[in-house]
Amino acid sequence: MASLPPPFLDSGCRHHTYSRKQKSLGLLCSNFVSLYDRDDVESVGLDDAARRLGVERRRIYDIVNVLESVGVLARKAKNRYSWIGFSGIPKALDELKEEALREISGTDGQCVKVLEDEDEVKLSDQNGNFGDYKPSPAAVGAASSLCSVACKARSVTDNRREKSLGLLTQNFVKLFLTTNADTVSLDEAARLLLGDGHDSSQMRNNNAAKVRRLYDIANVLSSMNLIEKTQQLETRKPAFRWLGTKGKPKADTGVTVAIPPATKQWNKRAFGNDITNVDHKRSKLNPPLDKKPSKACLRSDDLKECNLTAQKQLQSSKGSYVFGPFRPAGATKRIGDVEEKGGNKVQDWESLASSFRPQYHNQALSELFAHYMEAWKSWYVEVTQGSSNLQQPCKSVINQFL
DNA sequence: ATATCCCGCCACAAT
DNA sequence: ATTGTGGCGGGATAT
Repeated sequence: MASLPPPFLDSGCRHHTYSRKQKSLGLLCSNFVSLYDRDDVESVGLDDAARRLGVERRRIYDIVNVLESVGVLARKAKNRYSWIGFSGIPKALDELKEEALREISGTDGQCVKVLEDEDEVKLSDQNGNFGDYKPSPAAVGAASSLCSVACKARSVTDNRREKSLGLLTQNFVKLFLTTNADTVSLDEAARLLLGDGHDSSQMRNNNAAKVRRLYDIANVLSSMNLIEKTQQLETRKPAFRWLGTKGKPKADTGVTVAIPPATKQWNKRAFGNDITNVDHKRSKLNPPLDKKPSKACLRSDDLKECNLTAQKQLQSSKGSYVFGPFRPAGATKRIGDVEEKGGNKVQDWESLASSFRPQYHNQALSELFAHYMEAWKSWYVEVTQGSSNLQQPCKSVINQFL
C-alpha cells in the first residue's frame, strides 16, 4: 500500500504554495461523489477510487466511513462498496433517529424524554448574522444514548469500534435528529460524543484528539450539505448547524437534502482546480529547502475530469445558488435563512429538570450529565451577563443542579 | 496565539 | 505471512 511518492518533476506546480485547502476531506468527498454519482455506477472499489482521485487509500477510508454512516454507500465486501447515492440518506437518517430514540428510552428503569423544542435565547445580534446559540438540549439525547453505549461493559474489541469514525458520525448525526436543536457547538459535540466518562482525569488534551475527528466528520458532512459550519454569536466559538432534513420531520418523501452551493466549504474556503492530495512528502524527513513547502504534484493521468467541481465557484450569496455536482431528489433550498424560528420558546426548564431528576445509578451517565450541566452553566452565566432580562425559571432550574 | 485538520505511522483485523 | 482497515496524534496551515 505504501504509496511511493514520485514528487519529482512537475513543472506545473513549481512554485505553488502548498495549500491544504485543496486537499481537504471535504473537497475530496465532493470529488468522490461527483465521480460516482451516476446512473451507471453501482459498485465502488476503494483502490479504484484512490487511484482516480489521486489520494492515498487511507483518505478513502475516511470519507467512505462517514458516507456509509449516512447511507450513501454500503459495504459490500472487502475493498468494495455499493453506491447508493443521495437517495439513501433519508432512510439512513430515519433509521438513525429510530435507533437513537430506542437507545434513549432503552436504559431499563428510567426513560429520558426527549424534550420538545424549548429554550433558545436570542442574544443581541451584532451583525444580524447568527441568530442564536444555546447549549442545545441535544445533550439530552446524546447523553443518554452515549451512556447506553458507554455503560455496557465493552470488550476491548468493541472499544475500537466505539471510536470509529463511522460510529462517531452516527452519534454526531443523532445529536441533531433527536432534538430540535439544529445547532451544536464544537465543544459540546466533542464532549458528548465518545464517552469522556473516564474519571475526571486525563481527558484534558484528550479532548483535542476528539475534536480532530469531529473536524474530519464535519468536513465531509458539510460537503454533503447535511450540516453547515457556524459559530456561536458573540463567543464566536465554532458550531454546527444541521441542514439535512428539510422542513418535514420524517416520512421519506418529506425528507430532502438541502443542496446549497456544494463548493463552498464552510463559510469560504477556496477551491483548488485539481484533485486532492497525492503525496508531496511533507517536511519531516526532508525539510523543505526554504520556507516554501514542497510542491504538491498531482498525478495528471486520470484525474482530469474531476475538475467540474471547480466550476461551481458560484459564490451565491443569498437568493440564488446552484446545485452541486450531485442532483438531489427534491432539492429544497435553505440558504438565505439568516433568521429562523423567530418564535419564542416556552421555557420548559421545569420539565427539563424533572426529566432529569431521576438520578442515574449509573456512574458514567451522571458524570456525563454533570459535564453537560457544567457547560450549560457557563453558557448561562455568559448569557445572563449579556442580557440581564432572562427568564427566571432558568436560574432556579440550573441551581438545582449546581 | 488559536482553530483547523492533513498526513501517514503502525496496531489490529481479515485473508 | 500478507493485505486491508482505520485509530491516532504530530505538527503544518489557516485565521
